[in-house]
Amino acid sequence: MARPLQFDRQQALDSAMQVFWLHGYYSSSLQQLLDAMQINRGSLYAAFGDKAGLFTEVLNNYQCSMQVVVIELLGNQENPAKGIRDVFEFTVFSLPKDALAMGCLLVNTVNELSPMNSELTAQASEKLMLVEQAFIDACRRAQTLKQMNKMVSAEEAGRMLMNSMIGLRVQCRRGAAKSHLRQSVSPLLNMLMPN
Amino acid sequence: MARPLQFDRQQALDSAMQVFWLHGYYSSSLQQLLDAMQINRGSLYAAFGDKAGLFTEVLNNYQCSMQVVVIELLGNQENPAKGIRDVFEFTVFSLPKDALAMGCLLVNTVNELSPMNSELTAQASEKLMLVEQAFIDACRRAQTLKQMNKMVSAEEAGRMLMNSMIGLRVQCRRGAAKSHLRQSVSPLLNMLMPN
DNA sequence: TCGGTTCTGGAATGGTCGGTCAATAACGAT
DNA sequence: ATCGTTATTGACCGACCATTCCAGAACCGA
Repeated sequence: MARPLQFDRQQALDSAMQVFWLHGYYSSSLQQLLDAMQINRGSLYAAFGDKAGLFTEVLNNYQCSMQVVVIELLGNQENPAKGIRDVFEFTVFSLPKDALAMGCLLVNTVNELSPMNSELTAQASEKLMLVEQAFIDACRRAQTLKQMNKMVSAEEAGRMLMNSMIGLRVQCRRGAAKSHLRQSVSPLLNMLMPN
Repeated sequence: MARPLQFDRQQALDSAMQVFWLHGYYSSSLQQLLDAMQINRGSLYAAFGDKAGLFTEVLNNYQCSMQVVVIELLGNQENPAKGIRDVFEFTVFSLPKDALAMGCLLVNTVNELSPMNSELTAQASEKLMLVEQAFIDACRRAQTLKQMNKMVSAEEAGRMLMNSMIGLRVQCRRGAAKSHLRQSVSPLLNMLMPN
């Protein structure tokens, strides 16, 4: 029995995510966020506490809307090798140029905030480690199904892939050519999973 | 015939580099920089123009003091395979923890500034590409000397290694365990250069 | 229709930002 | 010793920062 929220919370979070994703945490000003979210100062503080609180919710929102897809692809049970390849297609090669150039919000976050904001860094880092674990699990299943050779352990293979993914996302943000990105990772996939 | 500079320019640049390296470009305030450099506001502007000008000089200074070592290691003529391995040892595994956690100034810079400051990004990106080229050249020499197999082209191998290096530096900054870092890259080196 | 509660809009806060400026101090050349 | 040049110093600038606060509007249940 009170006045209901006048804006769509999900939509506002999506808008805020775009701003943070593009500019980073500290370089996103409240004014930019408010403009993008199309809400007023007071509403933001009432709904999200403060800038850090908003960012926390944005990180969770990112996890739901972006990262979950990656983890699901990696969860491919019948064909884990395809799942692994799909992840690289999905997060890098199939993206339009402007989306590519934003990189990965989590990677951007840990890189920007690590020495300054351990709280937010920890949140982003945690989510990244879920992906790493999903990579490792996928590699294990791929080896069981003989889709991946056993030159290296599943753990090593998974970490290598995760590390390459992080590198790719940074290079995306730098604006590297797609052909170069492909060269950076395709051979690795082919060595691990000949086909 | 005038009053000479009262501070050591090189020393001031080194101090500024530490600040930028740790906090990034935008999050390094003039005040922090001045405190670290132990000079006064006016002196900074007289000597370096403005914040961006200082940063440009810091990037060049980084290139001279850090990056040159990497490129030299990669230039190892008699034993390019060793050169490649040495680079990873030098930039990652042999570093003390606190130095590790700063990552790479160039990687940090392109990741922070790409969408906002094309001028400074271009400078950092250019320097990164020198390293990439050095990796590719080293791979080519390694293949010629049969130190590296030819499952993949020298260009692909070089880009893969560069990409892994970037990933490593981000993971360093995130505070990943050294054992995990090793797992992320050693197998790749061993696959390319069995021994 | 009214009361209670919550949301909204915008002004105002104190602090910090990058950058400027004029006065002063320190030097080298003559 | 003096003069011209340049470095240093610290106060100062307007703009913007994240945050707070409050008056008024909007809604709900009764």
